[in-house]
Amino acid sequence: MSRNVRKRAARKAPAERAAEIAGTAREIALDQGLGAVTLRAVAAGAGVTPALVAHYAPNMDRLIADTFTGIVMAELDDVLELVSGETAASARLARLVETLFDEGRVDVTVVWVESWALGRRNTTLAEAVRAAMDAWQQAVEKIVADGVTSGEFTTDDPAAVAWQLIGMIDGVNAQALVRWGRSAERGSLIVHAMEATLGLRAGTLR
Amino acid sequence: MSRNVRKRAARKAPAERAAEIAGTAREIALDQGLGAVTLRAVAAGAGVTPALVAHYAPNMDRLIADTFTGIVMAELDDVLELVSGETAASARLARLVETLFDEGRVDVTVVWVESWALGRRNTTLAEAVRAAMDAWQQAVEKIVADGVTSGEFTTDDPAAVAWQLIGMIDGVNAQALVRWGRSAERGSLIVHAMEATLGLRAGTLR
DNA sequence: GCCACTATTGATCGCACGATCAATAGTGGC
DNA sequence: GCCACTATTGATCGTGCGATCAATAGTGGC
Repeated sequence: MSRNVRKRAARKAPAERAAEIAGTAREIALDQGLGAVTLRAVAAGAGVTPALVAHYAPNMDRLIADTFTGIVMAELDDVLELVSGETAASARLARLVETLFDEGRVDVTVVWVESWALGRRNTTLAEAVRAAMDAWQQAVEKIVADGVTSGEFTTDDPAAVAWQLIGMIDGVNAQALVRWGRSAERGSLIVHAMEATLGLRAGTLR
Repeated sequence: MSRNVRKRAARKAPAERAAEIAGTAREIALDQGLGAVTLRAVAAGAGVTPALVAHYAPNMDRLIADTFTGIVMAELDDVLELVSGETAASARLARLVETLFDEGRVDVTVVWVESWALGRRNTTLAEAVRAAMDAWQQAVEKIVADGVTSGEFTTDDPAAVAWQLIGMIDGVNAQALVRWGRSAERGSLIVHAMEATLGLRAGTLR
């Protein structure tokens, strides 16, 4: 119980310390939200002085934006990895949706929602948010376009459909943040809506 | 140009002053977001000292929550009023969706999004958000249920469908906050998804 | 016309934030 | 083993926040 107050942080290589700080910022963002990523909070989490955090991050807006990007893009990678197991576009999309509606994803949803709000005053973050949204949209658009090519899906505007799918998923997830419960219908209903959007027979997407 | 510094606020009846403060808070929320509704900002906007705002509001969490509720419930009333002109459930739903996708609604969308984020640290607001969401859901559920009764819609869970519709609309609107443009497809695509959810032929909802 | 009542204020507290900078203390290379 | 280099710190500034409270100044009722 004697280690409440840390004496002095061990000297580390800059790269290592930087990674450590980024990691701490990430943890805080995931379990307390992006808004909790503060100079002092990150410092405390990393067992270091606020000054040191400031030394490694050009400014907090940047650190927050980078933390956001790190979390959200890592998730995109994960999902794409998971999805890559399937060959058919409809199967890939089904896996993607299934994953995005998984329970344990609340933390990332919070990050998204907060990014939309914070982005209105943190332009650095706003830019990162736009970039991340574009990346997600492109990934989904690719699946949709592949499905169109293979004859699985029917639409004349894969880009717009991708935006729509993402919006629907985010919206329903965000809603679940505040008013949770009803996760059962949540999944099946939205899948049905998506099938319609893609010109599919009911049940095709799982 | 001489009125930069206000000498002293005219003495007013408590009810009038309270209304004035609430109105100022509302204006600030609508054009700078809920997060900008601050003791000092409201005071400045109302031409009054922070202490006076504090005198009328029990605390800021309450004022913010009340401001949120005021904005969001007023919008619900407006929309219901507008929709009441139609008799058929499908026509009412069509009007509702059309209205919610209108351009000038960005400000209210910002309030919603910010409420989801702020609600995680302001429990008073969180409660207000849940209440408002329930109110909206019930309103939509009523339309859906009416449609089912009249044979216009087909679903065995109007409540879940209502949640879904609201989620989709909010999601797509929130997305438009950051990544705007493509408002054209936005409307028609989501309407198509909704038609599918309600077992309607394409085009029924406008 | 006066005065009790009360709307309004000024001053001030404590807190958390981002940021800066000179001083300090480890350590790798010689 | 020493020392130059630099990772780390402590102290501190300025800002904005919510909140409190005694003092002040309008005004409605008599």
